Amino acid sequence: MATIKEVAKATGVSVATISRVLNNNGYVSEETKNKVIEAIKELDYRPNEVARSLYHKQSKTISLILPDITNPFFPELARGVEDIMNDHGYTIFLGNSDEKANKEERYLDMMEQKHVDGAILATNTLDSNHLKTLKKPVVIIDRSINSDFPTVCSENFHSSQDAVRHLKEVGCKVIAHIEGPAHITNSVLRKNGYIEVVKKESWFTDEYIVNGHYNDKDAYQATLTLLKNHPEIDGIFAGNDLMATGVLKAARNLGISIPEQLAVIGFDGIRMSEITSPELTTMAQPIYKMGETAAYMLIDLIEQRPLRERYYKYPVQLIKRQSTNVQNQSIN
Amino acid sequence: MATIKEVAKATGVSVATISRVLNNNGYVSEETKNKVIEAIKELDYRPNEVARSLYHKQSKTISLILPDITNPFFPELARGVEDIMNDHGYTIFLGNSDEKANKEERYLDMMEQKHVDGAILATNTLDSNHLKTLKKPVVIIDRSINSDFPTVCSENFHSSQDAVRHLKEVGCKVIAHIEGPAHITNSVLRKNGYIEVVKKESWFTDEYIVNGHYNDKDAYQATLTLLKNHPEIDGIFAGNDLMATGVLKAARNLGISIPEQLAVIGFDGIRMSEITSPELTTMAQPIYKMGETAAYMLIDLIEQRPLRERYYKYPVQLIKRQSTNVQNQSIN
DNA sequence: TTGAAAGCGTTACCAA
DNA sequence: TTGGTAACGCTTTCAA
Repeated sequence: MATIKEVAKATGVSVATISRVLNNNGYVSEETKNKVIEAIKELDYRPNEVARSLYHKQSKTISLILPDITNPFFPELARGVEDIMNDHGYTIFLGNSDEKANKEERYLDMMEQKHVDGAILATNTLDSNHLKTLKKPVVIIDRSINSDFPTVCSENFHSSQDAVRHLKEVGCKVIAHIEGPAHITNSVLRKNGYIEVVKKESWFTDEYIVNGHYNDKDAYQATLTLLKNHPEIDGIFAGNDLMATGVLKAARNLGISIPEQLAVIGFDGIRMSEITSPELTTMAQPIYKMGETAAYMLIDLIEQRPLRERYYKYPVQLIKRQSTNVQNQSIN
Repeated sequence: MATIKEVAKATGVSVATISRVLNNNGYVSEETKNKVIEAIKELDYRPNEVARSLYHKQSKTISLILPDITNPFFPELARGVEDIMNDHGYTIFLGNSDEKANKEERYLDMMEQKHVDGAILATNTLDSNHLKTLKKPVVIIDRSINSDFPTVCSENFHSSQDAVRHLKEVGCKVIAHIEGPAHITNSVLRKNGYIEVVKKESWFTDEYIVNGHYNDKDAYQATLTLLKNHPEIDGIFAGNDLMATGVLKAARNLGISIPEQLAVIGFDGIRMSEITSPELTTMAQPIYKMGETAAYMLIDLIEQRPLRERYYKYPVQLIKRQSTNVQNQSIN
């Protein structure tokens, strides 16, 4: 790859001049400008971004740290981030943290060393003090650690109440909850939303809450046990769609028909919720849009523009599908 | 962030010495070494990777260019790549090409400018000449453009024959195929595998091949029309699992029971195939492993070690599940 | 065993 | 309107 020096030599001008036409600043005559452009084409010269980064101490690069790209929630989010970042000339480093603090720290270290301009984190195992030592802007997505950081999330607590109420509306009498990990804030909020609605019911006991760790396999096992012990359950609110698919599978294996004997609602609105059978009713977050918003915020932060909002909490939409489409549903 | 100069000043030695202890080469006395290490800790110094890259002309960074991370095949692949790369100290740039040549080219340009050490591409819209002008190593994954490039893929042609034969074994008499895009090599190979097995059948006409463009929605529509026009079809081989879910949905909406009236087999072995209802029989590629292998190859290439193999073609495994589990199945 | 200095490819300041 | 040059933070060669 040609360097600026070679272009200078080819044109017979100094590197300073080349730099000027490259960056379109400073005076340079039409004539030499044309010569330079010519030479650049001729040599297929493109500036070395590494050298530029060294000088400017910024790299047009951001980090996106997710728990696990393999979890179907995250690709949609990542795509939202990537599309916007790409439009604005940024490239993105991808890292999977597996919710492990040491992996997150490694990525954060890396990002400092590689002079990444900022980061979008979907994580909350890191303590916010460590994060504050970073001098680069950070946007938290999907989870909220701390109101000190710009954040994009959605309404978990109230939406979960809506989910449970929907189950009631379609006639469910005894509603269970498959909860996610206790260390993830949105998981706790969803559980609390559930509890808020059912806590005064005479039937309620916390045996109706079991842990599915936000994945389908654990949710499947947990549901199997739950339904065997509690045949009276006729509605389940799963903390995310992935776990809801586990619920669907468990019910099927137990010969329980959905939605007739058991109505099921998930949370997230991942695409997969459309392809299950029966199709899954879910509380849909605007996943792609959340990615986009986080990207826009981070760009504003990096480019030192004031933020319109520091905290986005998106509404969540109930999407009614077959898994709660009970025949004798109360009018609604 | 502290620089090497500040460490030098704090220790009272020259930057050259600091560099020596950092890289563990050249002579340096135990005593000064300890002092330096002390100071590094004190100042929380970590070398600036950008400066290092500028000198070494390599960056411990690779690009991973995929059609679309949102397609459930790719996250598993990406995860395989990322895990290995991460273990070896590389960070990865992620890019979605949407199968568009101009997007791919942009990423490739970017990678040259940012001095990326190499790339893993899941793409074939790029002509190989452009790729050859890159002086950085490239590994092709999932698709094979050209035998000039190191490649990781799986056995598409013969496995597709196996898929169709499986359908025959479970008693299907008239088998259709939902094909993928004509410009994707593995899609064509899968179709050809199907044709190879059925071309001599008296019933065969190419009306039994319809295009689902490797996505569920198009496959859904295509299957709807197909089954309406051809009620005699009792087996479908879908070119990938995503399209197979579309087939499942179409059959369900037409009141066709699976597998009794229609047996369905997919291709890929993505996780989603386990959660459909009925569960999907599929030809499973070792997706994660393919990602790992591509990563290992690229690292060898970058670090100038000879490649054990330049071309990996992994076997594909038939996973029998409910969607082809016909009762009166011939013994097998 | 250590230090000085050139060089990696840019940019931007100051002079001309 | 242009050029020379220091600087960005590091590595490595050469000399001491």
